[in-house]
Amino acid sequence: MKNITIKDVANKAGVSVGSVSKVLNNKGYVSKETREKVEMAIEALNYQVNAAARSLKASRTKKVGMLVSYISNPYLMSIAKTIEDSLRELGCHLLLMSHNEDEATERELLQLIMEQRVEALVLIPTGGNREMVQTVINQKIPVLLVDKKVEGVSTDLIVDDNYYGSYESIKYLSSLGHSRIGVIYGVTKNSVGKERLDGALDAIKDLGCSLDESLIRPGEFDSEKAYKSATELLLLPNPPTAIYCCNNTMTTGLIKAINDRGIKIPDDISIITFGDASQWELLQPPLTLMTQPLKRIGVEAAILLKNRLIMNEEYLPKQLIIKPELQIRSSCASPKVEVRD
Amino acid sequence: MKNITIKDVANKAGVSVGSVSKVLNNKGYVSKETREKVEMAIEALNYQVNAAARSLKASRTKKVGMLVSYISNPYLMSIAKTIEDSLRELGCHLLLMSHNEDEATERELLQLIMEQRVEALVLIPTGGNREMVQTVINQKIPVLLVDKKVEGVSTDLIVDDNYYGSYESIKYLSSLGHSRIGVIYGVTKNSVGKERLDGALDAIKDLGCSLDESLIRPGEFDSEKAYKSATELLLLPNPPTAIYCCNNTMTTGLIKAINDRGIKIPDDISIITFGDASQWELLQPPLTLMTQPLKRIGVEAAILLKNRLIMNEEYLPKQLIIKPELQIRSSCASPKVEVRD
DNA sequence: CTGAAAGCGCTTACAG
DNA sequence: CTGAAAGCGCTTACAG
Repeated sequence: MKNITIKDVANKAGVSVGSVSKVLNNKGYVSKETREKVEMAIEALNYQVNAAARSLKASRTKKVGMLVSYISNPYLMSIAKTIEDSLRELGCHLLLMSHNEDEATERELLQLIMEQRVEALVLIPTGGNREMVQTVINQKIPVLLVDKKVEGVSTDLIVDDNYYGSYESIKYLSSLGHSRIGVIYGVTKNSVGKERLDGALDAIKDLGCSLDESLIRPGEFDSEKAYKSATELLLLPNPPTAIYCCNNTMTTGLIKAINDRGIKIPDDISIITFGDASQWELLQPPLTLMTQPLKRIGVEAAILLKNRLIMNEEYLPKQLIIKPELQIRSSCASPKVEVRD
Repeated sequence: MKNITIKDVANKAGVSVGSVSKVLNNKGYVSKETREKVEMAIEALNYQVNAAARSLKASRTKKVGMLVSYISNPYLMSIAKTIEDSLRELGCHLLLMSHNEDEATERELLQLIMEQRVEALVLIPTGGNREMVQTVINQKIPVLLVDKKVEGVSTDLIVDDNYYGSYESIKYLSSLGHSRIGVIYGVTKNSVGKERLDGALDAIKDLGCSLDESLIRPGEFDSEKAYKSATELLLLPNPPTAIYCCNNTMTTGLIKAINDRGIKIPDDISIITFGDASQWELLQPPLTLMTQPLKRIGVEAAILLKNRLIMNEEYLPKQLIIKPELQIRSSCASPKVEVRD
């Protein structure tokens, strides 16, 4: 049982393959009569064009690659969704894959993406594989970096202003009167993790908060590691009156740690987190946080892509650094007791 | 600036394209010397094979399609991730798209998927488009339905036992002494929504709970609709002592409604939900629920796909109906007051 | 308006 | 072990 080809359709309809191609693509002159014969033949044979053959000839694949860290990350998928919808309007579709923050996997998939001749690539990079990313760009494939930079690569970019978001988070806590502020930070060899930590540290210094190093603990962007660090913070002889947590995954661990010890937010401790997640609104009290404007990032990404795809414009990288906004809910209050440094 | 082709590599290396193809595919005899020359030329020219041309000739695309309802649904993406990882081992990759529960979009994308000549399709269907789904199967593309059936189509299938899960949820509430049980149900023209409602209704009848129809309210698998229905339930002159909510999205609305009215779980009302979500564990109290065994569904799906892909076995549809399990946490208690029916 | 023909970039027998 | 040639299923000028 071989595949039905355009030739079979042509035979059945009693016309040339050229004519079939024309009705398939709605292009060039075809008589109404021919068109009808062809359409009937297509129907009768249940013919489907072969996308590979088509794009080989037309050298347009109508595919856009998107390579993310984790396919199960709702933050990224919300961006992916906006992009997918926008691409659909352009008649393109998404080739979506994930590298799970593994550089070898990322390299392999970048290779695959080039082989697939995607017309553009949206990349949430591991941060490594600089040369490979540059190779993609050299192939004249527009690359849009989202969420994270790749050091030394100049291309379209949309990222949060991580430093700013962290700085403002600490500033807010400080404005409520906190000076012993705990920080649970992420992976610092990652630009996102580093910028968020730096922002927090600088704010702590600038605003005259406690410089006690035992207040600054690693969570590695991992829920369980954060649980451990959070527990350590809570057990400190002189514990912090507020904790700033650098991302959602870690905040899950933090909340568990607080719940497990029966500590009350915000009476016993104030909490602020970097990143939106629907569940933070459901907690009692709902969490105060530094938002990532997902909708905006998705929309901006879609616009950028569309421009690259349609306009085929000369390559002047656009860099968008989006400031997160403080969303005040009820997980922060002024500290009850004055605490010595 | 045209693309580099196998011909360019052959010229540069001073060999035939046939030989280049052999080293590319590690297949057939090539002398070490030739191989080296070719590899150097590939390197020098930065050559990437053209996947379209390759699959046109080899008539193997190494692509598996996955069409889901929502790309941003963590439940589905967790399944997608397991499948993607497993596919990678087979040298295949995922073409992931979403139809947003819109039948026209689903039809369009099924068309696209056939054109792409995927080697298999994982489909979370809208439930409609029966003929189109059948067409895909007729093209000898193995189709695996996940989460939901398509009436009248016989193919591989992995679904939750929705009826059972609902029935057991009510049974659990009844065993705690509840007899006025509220139900917030989903879209009933959808098999999942219908089965869950039926299971709950039958259990209510079988176990002698209140048949008061005002206790059974629609949420349409939507958070805000569920919020409205939940509020109505809570405001009833004789409100339910427990509520069973048929999916996570609606549970979000339910929890908000309960929080907004300052009602305490489980003291004032018991809550049970169908479906896992990491956030339910973080609530105070953590929610009791009927689990969907995501890992298991993902793994089973991956196994099924692998068999279809590798074995190319004769088409005997496998149907897996997976029983969810009750996960007891702290959101259910016995009713405080005896309530008249 | 229609058909014959070239060619997209590969792979695969087949001769040598 | 190597190369020349056919052909995968399309699209696109080009003649007619």
